[in-house]
Amino acid sequence: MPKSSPPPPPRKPRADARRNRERILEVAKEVFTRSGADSSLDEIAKLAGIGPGTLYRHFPSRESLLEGVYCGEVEKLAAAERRFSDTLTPVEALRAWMLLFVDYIGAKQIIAPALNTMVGGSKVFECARDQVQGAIHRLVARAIESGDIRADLDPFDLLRALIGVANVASAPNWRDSARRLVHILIAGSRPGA
Amino acid sequence: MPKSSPPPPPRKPRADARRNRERILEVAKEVFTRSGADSSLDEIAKLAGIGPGTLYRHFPSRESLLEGVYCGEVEKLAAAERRFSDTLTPVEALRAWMLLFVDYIGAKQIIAPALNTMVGGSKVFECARDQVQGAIHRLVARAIESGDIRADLDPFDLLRALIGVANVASAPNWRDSARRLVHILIAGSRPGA
Amino acid sequence: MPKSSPPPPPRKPRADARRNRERILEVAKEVFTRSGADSSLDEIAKLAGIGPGTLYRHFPSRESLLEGVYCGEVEKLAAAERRFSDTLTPVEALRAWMLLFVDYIGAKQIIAPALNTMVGGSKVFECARDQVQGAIHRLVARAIESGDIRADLDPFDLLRALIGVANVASAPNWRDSARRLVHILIAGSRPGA
Amino acid sequence: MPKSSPPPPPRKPRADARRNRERILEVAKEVFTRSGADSSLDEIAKLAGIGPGTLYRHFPSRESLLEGVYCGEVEKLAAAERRFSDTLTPVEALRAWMLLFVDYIGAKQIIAPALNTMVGGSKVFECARDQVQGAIHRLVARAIESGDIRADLDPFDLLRALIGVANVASAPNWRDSARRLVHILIAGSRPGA
DNA sequence: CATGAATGAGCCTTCATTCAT
DNA sequence: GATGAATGAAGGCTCATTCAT
Repeated sequence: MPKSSPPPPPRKPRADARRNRERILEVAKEVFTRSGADSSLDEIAKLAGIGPGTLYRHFPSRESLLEGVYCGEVEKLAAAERRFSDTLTPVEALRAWMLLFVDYIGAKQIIAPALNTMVGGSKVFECARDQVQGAIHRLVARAIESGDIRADLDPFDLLRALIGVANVASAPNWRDSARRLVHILIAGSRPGA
Repeated sequence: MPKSSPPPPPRKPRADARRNRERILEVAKEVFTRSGADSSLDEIAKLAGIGPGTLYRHFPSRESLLEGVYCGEVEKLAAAERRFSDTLTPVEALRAWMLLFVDYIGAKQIIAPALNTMVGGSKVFECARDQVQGAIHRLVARAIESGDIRADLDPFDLLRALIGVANVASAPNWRDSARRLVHILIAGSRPGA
Repeated sequence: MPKSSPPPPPRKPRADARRNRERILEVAKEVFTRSGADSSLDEIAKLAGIGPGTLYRHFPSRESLLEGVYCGEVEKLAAAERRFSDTLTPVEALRAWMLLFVDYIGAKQIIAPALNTMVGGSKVFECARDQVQGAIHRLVARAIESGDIRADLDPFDLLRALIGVANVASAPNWRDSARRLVHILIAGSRPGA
Repeated sequence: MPKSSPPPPPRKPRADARRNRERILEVAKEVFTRSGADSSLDEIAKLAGIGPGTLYRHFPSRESLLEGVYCGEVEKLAAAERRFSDTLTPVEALRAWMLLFVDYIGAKQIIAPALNTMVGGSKVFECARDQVQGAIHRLVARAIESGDIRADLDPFDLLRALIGVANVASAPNWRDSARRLVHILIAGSRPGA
């Protein structure tokens, strides 16, 4: 088949760049999960099949890479918030989301620095922080409106407690402990309590 | 009993060794608090005015130094447990101890690895872990006996939540949040909740 | 086939890398000879005008550097074997090669670990070992065929003796001693002896 | 109980010192054999149950310790020389001593630096060097007188070859190789050869 | 004399970062 | 844009040596 029109300038490098970015994030999540937030960036680059310079171009700092990795991860938590809010009573939506948070964070072994900044004012992890903070904020607000939760409850208090569990997710029976904690927290947040 | 004999000449090298050890712990706590558990051991040695070999002689590994630093710190928590148990009702003793924990940990900025092992089975920080675990265990047991706390409450659940707060003690208003969390946790742990 | 296209521009960094490698080997041979196989790698890097990381990139272990240094050296011995085999009677070829070995090793001050592995089964210095072992093996085989050397002579026996001399090449009159030894070894290896 | 007579100055330290010296030599030989001539002196001191300062007093340098260790070892070689000279023909005494040397050195794994200085002019290992050099010197002299060995044979040549074998005593079949080498060397040293 | 705590130079190695190609 | 060689500061750690007791 003859091509009559001049070929468009190849967009390939752009595609390569995007593909590289994805691959970096993929590998970085794996390595961070396995070896902690202090993992060697060179190792990540090597596993991603790129040179250190390329990694550097995409993520000029370790923190920007951490942010890149975990920002996408928490999107699912944000989505779940909307879903639960649509289908459950306010307090049960809150409970379901907290249980999901525990499961999700624990399973993904999201690392401590990323977690801690979720309740901090740090500029890094801005995206992850905003999503998580927004979700619990809305869930709590709704539960307060419905009268199931004390009006003076600060959503961050719950978040901090959740993060505490996540930080020790490696302990043997952390998951059951975490689930019990969610119920305790909600029970302790009811108006009468 | 009066001592007639002249006091033995003070053994200086032994004194030096002890002084060095104290100085190391002092400096190490400060540096760990400022720069985290990955701080340079050489820097600690330099600040303590000793060579790296001397640091190494006293604490052959980073973990042994961490343990040395924080083991003594938690002794005061253990002591407080006994005091509170003697003077307060069970549930108030528990509450008081949890509040103290929050204050103490937050003020001292005890670092995450030391905290996390408090609920883990790790061999390091054995001393700190045992003291803290023992304290909350006894406090909860008493409160359960008195009927103020649900019989199926696992003390570790509370500990995990407390640690979560401690891990983010750098956030601006963490202290108030932490105190509120203590009340929530206790309220959620009452039999009726 | 003529190439009409212009030659590709020379890739400079590759040239730098090669130059560095050569310079490292050069310096390393000198330092190893002067200060033994335990010389400081940092010193070698410094003398080569590179950082320690660069040395590490080229030779990730001390042994790989030793191998790099001495592998090239013994190539000349292998070449001499071929030359002597073509121009001399078998036994004189063997004698000539042994004398050259003595001269060469002694002059180059090839260090003990490199020498010793020539008769060992070690994986390091594989290249040097194979070349030297192959050479003496072939020379002895030819001399046996010609009837000038006892059929049951193990070439390694000669090699070990040669190495013994090389190991003490720093002694004042080692060279004459070594040459006499070669004649003794050959005389002792004749069929009648 | 009052002491009327002045207590005699305790001679104990002198005995302790001698005992320490023996213990050091014992341990040092073991460690040098196991871990080479670069073994940690501190380790030797620790295994000997003494402080590093005490080791330092007895042997102010690594070389003096090596000398102390191996000087005693070669005494048995010197004794064997006298025995063989009394009971064997000159050439067989020489052969027997060379075979013993090979066995002894190999079994004891006397380390390279100690060996090499046996034929060097070094001041260290003076004692070991003198004993070994004296022994082979006398054995060769007798064999020359008896007409079994060429008059122009330099005993050091034989020694160098023997040392070569010893230096590779770790190779799998070094012992047989070494024994064959002894026979070759003697055969090559006969007048007719 | 023995002790062993202290010293501190120096070793090997890692790694974020730069930059020539 | 991608590459990966080079860099060099810094880290942990070892160890011969000194010296107060």
